[in-house]
Amino acid sequence: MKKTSILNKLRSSGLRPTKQRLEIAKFLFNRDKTFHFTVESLGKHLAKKTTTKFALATIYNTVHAFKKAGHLSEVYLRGKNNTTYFDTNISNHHHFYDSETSELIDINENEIKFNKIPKAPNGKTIKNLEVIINLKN
Amino acid sequence: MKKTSILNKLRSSGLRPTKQRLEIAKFLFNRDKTFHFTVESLGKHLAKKTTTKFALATIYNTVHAFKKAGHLSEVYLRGKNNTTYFDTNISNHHHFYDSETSELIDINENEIKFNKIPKAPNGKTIKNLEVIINLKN
DNA sequence: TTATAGTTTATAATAATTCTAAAGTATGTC
DNA sequence: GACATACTTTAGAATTATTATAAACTATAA
Repeated sequence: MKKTSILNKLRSSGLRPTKQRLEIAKFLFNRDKTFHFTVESLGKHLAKKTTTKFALATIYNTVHAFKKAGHLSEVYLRGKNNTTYFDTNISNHHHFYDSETSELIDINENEIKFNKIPKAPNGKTIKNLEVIINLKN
Repeated sequence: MKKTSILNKLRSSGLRPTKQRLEIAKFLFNRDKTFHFTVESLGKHLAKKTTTKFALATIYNTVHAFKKAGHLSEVYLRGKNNTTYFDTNISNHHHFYDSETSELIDINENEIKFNKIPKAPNGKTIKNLEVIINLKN
């Protein structure tokens, strides 16, 4: 993804392209494979890869802004550590979770097919459906 | 579930039947339907229903002991609030999650059937598979 | 270039959870 | 039943993830 592309991505979501957001966006979106991270791990990576300074609050703000803008998805999963995972893959998909390594692996939506799904309770609708396959060795 | 049954349940898991554990066990397991709770909500319920005093740490300890002994399962889900849910239903099953009300609803294992499941990555095995169906209004 | 609204930052505040050390209690043994 | 011992509970401190705050900074549009 090119710089202009990232700029547009930010602008189109109403996010001003600040130095920090550009660095974070470059880091998150300039990659081929999807990327799973926690705010903490993202902070560490950024500290290593860039010379820009990032307050932790900025990373939280930016990640949440990206999530709100639909550029990141949150993985509803609670691992060993008590942190929230984010995912640069925003298409509908599922996950393997390896609790040994705290590692998430994407599963394409079409890798899982359902034969039977219950209908939502009274007055509710299904927003989405998330499968987590826990792994062991 | 009778008192002796709960006593046995504790003993068989190597847990000494203390006053606190008995109260907690009675509260959790003397019911027909499965029960979903957080440590906080459990603490509040206990405070209302009993005259016994419970330190928060005791509730954490006891709930984790029950989980370890296989009498409770943990629902790996992160709601609005940042808390962990536990479930008195320890059979394999799935959940609806209503983020409006932070409410969990059990789905029997046989309510969901799969046509296709990916195979686990190199050297890993599938431990279990958890479906969360998020609801909206 | 300037005013404004949006951002970053350091720090404080909150909230869930775990740790700790002391006081209390269940249990097997005599 | 009384004792010693190992396991528990407790209150409060400590830790950790996250959010709030208020002041300094910056992108942007006129």
